[in-house]
Formats: sequence, C-alpha cells, structure tokens
Amino acid sequence: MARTNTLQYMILGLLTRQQMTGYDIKQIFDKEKAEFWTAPFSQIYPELNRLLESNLIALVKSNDPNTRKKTYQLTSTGKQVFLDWLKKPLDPSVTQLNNDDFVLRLHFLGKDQQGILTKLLKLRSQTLKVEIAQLELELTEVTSHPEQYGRELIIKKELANKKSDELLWHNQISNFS
Amino acid sequence: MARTNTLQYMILGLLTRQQMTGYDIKQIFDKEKAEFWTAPFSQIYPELNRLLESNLIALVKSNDPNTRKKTYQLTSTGKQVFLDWLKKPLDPSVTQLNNDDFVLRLHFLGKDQQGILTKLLKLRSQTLKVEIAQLELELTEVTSHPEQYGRELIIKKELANKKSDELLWHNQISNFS
DNA sequence: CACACCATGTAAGCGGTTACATGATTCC
DNA sequence: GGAATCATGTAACCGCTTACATGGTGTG
Repeated sequence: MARTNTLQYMILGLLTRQQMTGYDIKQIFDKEKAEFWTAPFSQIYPELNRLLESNLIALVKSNDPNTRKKTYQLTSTGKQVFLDWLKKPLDPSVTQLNNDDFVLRLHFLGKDQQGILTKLLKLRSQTLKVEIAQLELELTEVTSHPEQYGRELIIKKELANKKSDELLWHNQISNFS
Repeated sequence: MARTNTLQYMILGLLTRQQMTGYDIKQIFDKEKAEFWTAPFSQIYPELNRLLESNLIALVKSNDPNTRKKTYQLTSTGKQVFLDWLKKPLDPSVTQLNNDDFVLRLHFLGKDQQGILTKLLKLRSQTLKVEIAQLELELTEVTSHPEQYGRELIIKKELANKKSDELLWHNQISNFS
C-alpha cells in the first residue's frame, strides 16, 4: 500500500487525538486494522525515533521517574506536516484520489472538519466515476472471452464495489449540504 | 500485496494460456492491471531468469536467428507448481481466504475448472461472512464516538462491499448447481 | 511462581520501486 | 530521419516482514 512513508502520517494522525506511547499506537493499529492499517513494533519504534529526530514529535516529560515508558506528543511542526498531508489531495493539480489514500485520510476526519471531508468525498466520487466507466468497457470486452470467466467475475465484483462506494459518498455529500 | 513471491505464480499463470516473452507479460499486466496486478520490467526479467534456472519454464526455440526475443513456455514441472499454488487454499487446513489471494487465483480460472472455482467461491464466501459479522460489531461501537465519523464511514463502506461480494459469490455458486 | 501482558528495541532478508543503460524495429 | 515502440536487462534504495533479544509489571 505505502509509497512515501505512510506510517509516518498514521502515527502523526493518531497523536493528534492524544499523547501516546509506541505500544499504545500498536494497540490501536491492531484494533482498527481491518479498515486501514497495521504495522509491527519493529517498524513503529524506529519511526518514532526518526520523528523525534526531525522534531515532528516530542517526548512528554513523565512525573514518574522509574518508568521506561516513552510518551510522545505532536510538536507544532508535526501538526502542520500532518495537516499538509491531509489536504494534499485537495491541491488543484491533483485530479484523482485512489482508495488507499482516500481511506487513510478519511480515518482521521471527524464531523468538525466537514469542509475537508466533503472535498475529499467529491474528489473520490469523481475518480470512481472514471474507474467505473473504464471497467464497463473492460466488461464488454471480456464477456467475448469465455475462457477468461474468472477475470469477468473479478471485473463484475470491482464494478459492484465501486458503484456502491460512489453511491455512498454521493449520499454522504447530499446529507451535508 | 504479495508475501511469498506472488509474481512467480502470476507469470506461470499467464504462461498456461500461451507462450510469451517478458515484454508480452508486461503488456498484459498493464492491461489487466486494475483488477489484480502490476509489475515493472526490473522485476519481470530477473524473475523469468530465476524460473528458467529452476526449470519451471523453458525457452522456445526460435526459427528466426536474428531476433533478441526470448519466448518462454511452461515445463511440466511449472504446470504442476502452478496448479499446486492454485489449489492451495482448498487444503483442509486452510479455513479462510483473503481477497488478494482469492482474486489472484480467480483470475486464472475458466468455466472449464468449475470444480475448483466453486470451492474457492464457497471458501471466500465463508470468510466474508465472518468478516461481515466482525464489522457489524465494530460499527455499533464506533457510532458512539462522533469524533470518529470518518472511521464510521470507512466501516460502512467496507461492510457494503463485503455484503455485495458475498451476495455475488452466493449467486454464482447457485448458478452452477 | 508461572504466565500473560507491558514495553522497547535490533538484525537479516526480501519484494517492490525508481532510475539507469542499451540497442533494434516500425511507422509517419 | 525522428519518434514511438519493441526488447532486455542492472543497480540502488526503501519499506515491510520475520525473527531475535531483553526485561519489567500485574494477576491467578
């Protein structure tokens, strides 16, 4: 899924909710895994140290001196970097939004950010329409090849999913306005 | 997506259709990309040489001596290795089948392999039912957290997709019997 | 006192991406 | 004759997985 260090933004995103340890982050990844993301400790801890190094997060001073726990919080730079990432698809130069990038961002949006939310839904909806048109074409082609029956089923499945998604986001947008 | 050298099986699968060059394989990957798979030349060519080394594929002797083209065909060992991979989820010890593994296999199944096809559809359908039940639970939990509105939408989307898939495979199985 | 869980890491290896390199053939 | 396409590779890098390593805390 990942291309440009997605884990970094997932961690920053979780830290916008509240301060956490690496262990806490792993718990949340595991719990919310099915919908979007997972990562092992061997990826999380080094990443936290890199984020610390580049001042996107900072250690929370503990009042308990005998704990090994390292609790992290966002710095103001970190907040900004996360927000920039969140809004990146809304840049005018970006004309499409794939499912992974979409879901990753959606995960961190609440009803309070309805502006960004609506724009992302619209962009994703638009991308889906293009993809649906493309798949309709592929479907008409593949039905003339009975030996590719499995592939035909895959296209039908993908089409059904994308149509269902498009309808869901469309209705969501209507709810807001 | 891949865990245990999936590319290897994709190449073998394509070569069950007909003999091909590495260049041909890339073309097909690009054309059928949306549904399942893609790979750059830098991955394909080394993989072909590895497959050649382990005698799963063989060079087709060319009657044109001045071409650089290398056309490959499956060996009998290669055919067997591919079939074993295709049927692996049908092993009694395997009780679930994720979407990636399912789609990858489905892609190479025609109406002539209805036996394997039906079994794979049933296994996938069964896995989906479990995942749907899990997501229903998560949905009731998340609705009490209005700040996680985005996550709620993701769960709704995933639920709709999985229910749609389950219905599609269910109907497919009925068609066959 | 054992077992589960809390808590933080390092090392090796592999699959996949991006960039680089080379040269033939075909079509306008 | 230039551009697109055919055709086959190598090298460097990076993210991710698996395995390994260590030790504290809480509960039955």
